[in-house]
Amino acid sequence: MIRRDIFQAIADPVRRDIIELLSQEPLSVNSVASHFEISRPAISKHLKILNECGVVTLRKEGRERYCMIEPKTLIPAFLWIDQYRNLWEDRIDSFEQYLNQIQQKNKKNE
Amino acid sequence: MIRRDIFQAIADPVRRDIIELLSQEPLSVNSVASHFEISRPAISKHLKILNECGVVTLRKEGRERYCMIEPKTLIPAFLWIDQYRNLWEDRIDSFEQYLNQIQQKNKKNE
DNA sequence: TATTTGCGTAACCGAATGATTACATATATA
DNA sequence: TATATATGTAATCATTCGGTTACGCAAATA
Repeated sequence: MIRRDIFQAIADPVRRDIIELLSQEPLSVNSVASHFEISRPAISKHLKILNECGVVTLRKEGRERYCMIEPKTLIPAFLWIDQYRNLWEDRIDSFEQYLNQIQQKNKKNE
Repeated sequence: MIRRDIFQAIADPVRRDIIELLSQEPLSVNSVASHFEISRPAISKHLKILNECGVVTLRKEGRERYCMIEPKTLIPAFLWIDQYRNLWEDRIDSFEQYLNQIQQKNKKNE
Protein backbone atom coordinates (compact mmCIF):
# COMPACT_ATOMS: atom_id res chain seq x y z
CA MET A 1 0.00 0.00 0.00
CA ILE A 2 1.77 3.11 -1.20
CA ARG A 3 1.26 6.03 1.10
CA ARG A 4 2.39 9.23 -0.47
CA ASP A 5 1.46 12.03 1.85
CA ILE A 6 3.29 14.91 3.43
CA PHE A 7 4.11 12.95 6.58
CA GLN A 8 5.79 10.24 4.58
CA ALA A 9 7.53 12.87 2.46
CA ILE A 10 9.23 14.48 5.44
CA ALA A 11 9.95 11.16 7.17
CA ASP A 12 13.18 10.75 5.21
CA PRO A 13 16.13 12.87 6.38
CA VAL A 14 17.46 13.32 2.84
CA ARG A 15 14.12 14.71 1.74
CA ARG A 16 14.07 17.06 4.71
CA ASP A 17 17.53 18.25 3.70
CA ILE A 18 16.33 18.79 0.15
CA ILE A 19 13.46 20.89 1.46
CA GLU A 20 15.86 22.94 3.58
CA LEU A 21 18.12 23.43 0.59
CA LEU A 22 15.33 24.51 -1.73
CA SER A 23 13.89 26.87 0.85
CA GLN A 24 16.92 29.07 0.14
CA GLU A 25 16.51 29.17 -3.63
CA PRO A 26 15.32 27.06 -6.57
CA LEU A 27 17.98 24.70 -7.87
CA SER A 28 18.46 22.39 -10.81
CA VAL A 29 18.37 18.66 -10.18
CA ASN A 30 22.13 18.37 -10.53
CA SER A 31 22.70 21.26 -8.16
CA VAL A 32 20.55 19.56 -5.57
CA ALA A 33 22.40 16.29 -6.06
CA SER A 34 25.77 17.98 -5.68
CA HIS A 35 24.95 18.65 -2.02
CA PHE A 36 24.63 14.97 -1.21
CA GLU A 37 26.81 11.90 -1.17
CA ILE A 38 24.25 9.64 -2.80
CA SER A 39 23.85 9.24 -6.56
CA ARG A 40 21.92 11.60 -8.79
CA PRO A 41 19.26 9.01 -9.67
CA ALA A 42 18.65 8.55 -5.94
CA ILE A 43 18.09 12.30 -5.64
CA SER A 44 15.83 12.14 -8.70
CA LYS A 45 13.69 9.58 -6.90
CA HIS A 46 13.45 11.71 -3.79
CA LEU A 47 12.47 14.68 -5.92
CA LYS A 48 9.84 12.57 -7.63
CA ILE A 49 8.32 11.65 -4.29
CA LEU A 50 8.44 15.26 -3.12
CA ASN A 51 6.84 16.29 -6.40
CA GLU A 52 4.10 13.68 -6.17
CA CYS A 53 2.88 15.12 -2.90
CA GLY A 54 3.23 18.67 -4.13
CA VAL A 55 6.11 19.78 -1.90
CA VAL A 56 8.35 20.39 -4.88
CA THR A 57 7.37 21.71 -8.28
CA LEU A 58 9.56 21.43 -11.37
CA ARG A 59 10.04 24.04 -14.07
CA LYS A 60 11.77 23.07 -17.25
CA GLU A 61 14.40 25.49 -18.43
CA GLY A 62 16.38 24.32 -21.43
CA ARG A 63 17.77 20.95 -20.57
CA GLU A 64 17.65 21.69 -16.86
CA ARG A 65 14.74 21.28 -14.47
CA TYR A 66 14.51 23.74 -11.67
CA CYS A 67 13.04 22.59 -8.37
CA MET A 68 11.19 24.90 -6.04
CA ILE A 69 9.34 24.14 -2.86
CA GLU A 70 5.67 24.85 -2.26
CA PRO A 71 5.75 25.65 1.43
CA LYS A 72 1.98 25.60 1.87
CA THR A 73 1.93 21.84 1.36
CA LEU A 74 3.56 21.62 4.79
CA ILE A 75 0.53 23.23 6.42
CA PRO A 76 -1.49 20.03 7.00
CA ALA A 77 1.45 18.45 8.85
CA PHE A 78 1.95 21.66 10.78
CA LEU A 79 -1.70 21.79 11.78
CA TRP A 80 -1.70 18.15 12.84
CA ILE A 81 1.21 18.67 15.21
CA ASP A 82 -0.08 22.06 16.27
CA GLN A 83 -3.22 20.53 17.75
CA TYR A 84 -1.04 19.06 20.50
CA ARG A 85 0.79 22.27 21.23
CA ASN A 86 -1.43 23.13 24.17
CA LEU A 87 -0.54 19.76 25.66
CA TRP A 88 3.19 20.36 25.67
CA GLU A 89 2.76 24.01 26.60
CA ASP A 90 0.71 23.11 29.67
CA ARG A 91 3.79 23.87 31.66
CA ILE A 92 5.70 26.65 29.96
CA ASP A 93 8.65 25.93 32.21
CA SER A 94 9.06 22.39 30.96
CA PHE A 95 8.66 23.61 27.37
CA GLU A 96 11.47 26.11 27.71
CA GLN A 97 13.51 23.57 29.54
CA TYR A 98 13.01 21.17 26.67
CA LEU A 99 14.07 23.82 24.17
CA ASN A 100 17.24 24.31 26.17
CA GLN A 101 17.86 20.61 26.13
CA ILE A 102 17.58 20.61 22.36
CA GLN A 103 19.94 23.56 22.04
CA GLN A 104 22.47 21.86 24.30
CA LYS A 105 22.23 18.73 22.21
CA ASN A 106 22.73 20.70 18.98
CA LYS A 107 25.81 22.36 20.44
CA LYS A 108 27.22 18.97 21.30
CA ASN A 109 26.76 17.75 17.74
CA GLU A 110 28.65 20.67 16.26
CA MET B 1 19.17 1.33 8.30
CA ILE B 2 16.69 1.71 11.11
CA ARG B 3 15.63 5.29 11.63
CA ARG B 4 13.60 5.70 14.75
CA ASP B 5 12.86 9.37 15.11
CA ILE B 6 9.77 11.44 15.59
CA PHE B 7 9.33 12.05 11.85
CA GLN B 8 9.30 8.35 11.16
CA ALA B 9 7.00 7.79 14.13
CA ILE B 10 4.30 10.10 12.78
CA ALA B 11 4.75 8.96 9.19
CA ASP B 12 2.37 6.05 9.70
CA PRO B 13 -1.35 6.92 9.76
CA VAL B 14 -2.15 4.26 12.35
CA ARG B 15 0.44 5.71 14.69
CA ARG B 16 -0.97 9.19 14.17
CA ASP B 17 -4.40 7.83 15.07
CA ILE B 18 -2.96 6.21 18.19
CA ILE B 19 -1.49 9.55 19.22
CA GLU B 20 -4.83 11.27 18.65
CA LEU B 21 -6.57 8.60 20.70
CA LEU B 22 -4.13 8.81 23.59
CA SER B 23 -4.24 12.58 23.63
CA GLN B 24 -7.74 12.21 25.05
CA GLU B 25 -6.80 9.86 27.88
CA PRO B 26 -4.40 7.06 28.73
CA LEU B 27 -5.59 3.66 27.58
CA SER B 28 -4.58 0.05 28.01
CA VAL B 29 -3.06 -1.75 25.03
CA ASN B 30 -6.24 -3.69 24.38
CA SER B 31 -8.35 -0.55 24.58
CA VAL B 32 -6.13 1.06 21.98
CA ALA B 33 -6.34 -2.01 19.77
CA SER B 34 -10.13 -2.10 20.01
CA HIS B 35 -10.26 1.15 18.03
CA PHE B 36 -8.58 -0.40 15.00
CA GLU B 37 -9.27 -3.12 12.48
CA ILE B 38 -5.78 -4.57 12.58
CA SER B 39 -4.63 -7.23 15.04
CA ARG B 40 -3.55 -6.56 18.61
CA PRO B 41 0.07 -7.61 17.98
CA ALA B 42 0.21 -5.09 15.14
CA ILE B 43 -0.90 -2.40 17.58
CA SER B 44 1.67 -3.65 20.07
CA LYS B 45 4.36 -3.13 17.46
CA HIS B 46 3.19 0.39 16.71
CA LEU B 47 3.17 1.14 20.43
CA LYS B 48 6.68 -0.23 20.70
CA ILE B 49 7.90 2.11 17.99
CA LEU B 50 6.10 5.05 19.58
CA ASN B 51 7.64 4.09 22.90
CA GLU B 52 11.12 3.77 21.46
CA CYS B 53 11.10 7.37 20.33
CA GLY B 54 9.52 8.55 23.55
CA VAL B 55 6.14 9.58 22.19
CA VAL B 56 4.35 7.01 24.31
CA THR B 57 5.23 5.88 27.81
CA LEU B 58 3.88 2.71 29.39
CA ARG B 59 2.83 2.25 32.98
CA LYS B 60 2.17 -1.22 34.27
CA GLU B 61 -0.99 -1.61 36.26
CA GLY B 62 -1.77 -5.17 37.25
CA ARG B 63 -1.76 -7.21 34.08
CA GLU B 64 -2.55 -4.19 31.96
CA ARG B 65 -0.18 -1.62 30.54
CA TYR B 66 -1.45 1.88 30.26
CA CYS B 67 -0.21 4.04 27.43
CA MET B 68 0.12 7.77 27.67
CA ILE B 69 1.58 10.25 25.24
CA GLU B 70 4.48 12.58 25.94
CA PRO B 71 3.48 15.57 23.84
CA LYS B 72 6.81 17.36 24.16
CA THR B 73 8.46 14.75 21.98
CA LEU B 74 6.53 16.31 19.09
CA ILE B 75 8.31 19.62 19.56
CA PRO B 76 11.32 18.90 17.31
CA ALA B 77 9.01 18.02 14.43
CA PHE B 78 6.93 21.08 15.14
CA LEU B 79 9.98 23.32 15.15
CA TRP B 80 11.27 21.85 11.92
CA ILE B 81 8.05 22.58 10.07
CA ASP B 82 7.62 25.89 11.85
CA GLN B 83 10.82 27.25 10.30
CA TYR B 84 8.97 27.34 6.96
CA ARG B 85 5.90 29.05 8.32
CA ASN B 86 7.06 32.49 7.19
CA LEU B 87 7.36 31.08 3.67
CA TRP B 88 3.78 29.95 3.45
CA GLU B 89 2.54 32.99 5.33
CA ASP B 90 4.23 35.36 2.90
CA ARG B 91 0.84 35.97 1.45
CA ILE B 92 -1.73 35.72 4.21
CA ASP B 93 -4.44 35.60 1.57
CA SER B 94 -3.16 32.43 0.00
CA PHE B 95 -2.69 30.90 3.45
CA GLU B 96 -6.30 31.49 4.38
CA GLN B 97 -7.36 30.36 0.96
CA TYR B 98 -5.45 27.15 1.51
CA LEU B 99 -7.07 26.63 4.89
CA ASN B 100 -10.45 27.01 3.20
CA GLN B 101 -9.45 24.47 0.60
CA ILE B 102 -8.59 22.03 3.36
CA GLN B 103 -11.88 22.63 5.12
CA GLN B 104 -13.78 22.11 1.89
CA LYS B 105 -11.90 18.88 1.30
CA ASN B 106 -12.63 17.68 4.84
CA LYS B 107 -16.33 18.41 4.36
CA LYS B 108 -16.30 16.35 1.18
CA ASN B 109 -14.74 13.41 2.98
CA GLU B 110 -17.40 13.37 5.67
C1' DT C 1 26.68 16.93 -37.40
C1' DA C 2 29.04 14.73 -33.57
C1' DT C 3 29.59 15.13 -28.79
C1' DT C 4 28.61 16.54 -24.23
C1' DT C 5 25.36 17.57 -20.64
C1' DG C 6 21.13 17.15 -17.72
C1' DC C 7 17.93 14.27 -16.46
C1' DG C 8 14.41 10.35 -16.19
C1' DT C 9 13.78 5.58 -15.70
C1' DA C 10 14.27 0.56 -15.76
C1' DA C 11 16.29 -3.38 -13.56
C1' DC C 12 18.07 -4.98 -9.65
C1' DC C 13 19.24 -5.65 -4.63
C1' DG C 14 19.31 -5.82 0.43
C1' DA C 15 17.00 -4.05 4.26
C1' DA C 16 12.99 -2.17 6.54
C1' DT C 17 7.95 -2.07 7.13
C1' DG C 18 3.59 -3.61 8.45
C1' DA C 19 0.79 -7.20 8.80
C1' DT C 20 -0.40 -12.04 10.26
C1' DT C 21 -0.55 -16.46 13.28
C1' DA C 22 1.24 -19.09 16.99
C1' DC C 23 3.05 -19.25 21.27
C1' DA C 24 4.95 -17.77 26.02
C1' DT C 25 4.30 -15.47 30.36
C1' DA C 26 2.43 -12.90 34.16
C1' DT C 27 -1.60 -11.59 36.60
C1' DA C 28 -6.44 -11.82 37.93
C1' DT C 29 -10.33 -14.65 38.89
C1' DA C 30 -13.52 -18.79 39.47
C1' DT D 1 -5.41 -24.55 41.88
C1' DA D 2 -7.27 -24.33 37.22
C1' DT D 3 -8.72 -21.05 33.96
C1' DA D 4 -9.22 -16.73 31.71
C1' DT D 5 -7.17 -12.36 30.47
C1' DA D 6 -3.63 -8.89 29.03
C1' DT D 7 0.26 -8.55 26.79
C1' DG D 8 4.90 -9.35 24.53
C1' DT D 9 7.39 -11.69 21.03
C1' DA D 10 9.08 -14.99 17.55
C1' DA D 11 8.49 -16.70 12.93
C1' DT D 12 6.90 -15.69 8.62
C1' DC D 13 5.42 -13.14 4.52
C1' DA D 14 4.44 -9.70 0.87
C1' DT D 15 5.43 -5.12 -0.05
C1' DT D 16 7.87 -0.86 0.14
C1' DC D 17 12.09 1.79 0.51
C1' DG D 18 16.30 3.59 -0.66
C1' DG D 19 20.12 2.81 -2.89
C1' DT D 20 22.94 1.28 -7.08
C1' DT D 21 24.32 0.76 -12.23
C1' DA D 22 23.07 0.93 -16.97
C1' DC D 23 20.74 3.01 -20.41
C1' DG D 24 17.90 6.34 -23.26
C1' DC D 25 16.69 10.81 -24.87
C1' DA D 26 16.37 15.79 -25.48
C1' DA D 27 18.87 20.02 -25.47
C1' DA D 28 23.14 22.62 -25.66
C1' DT D 29 27.60 22.98 -27.67
C1' DA D 30 31.97 22.10 -30.32
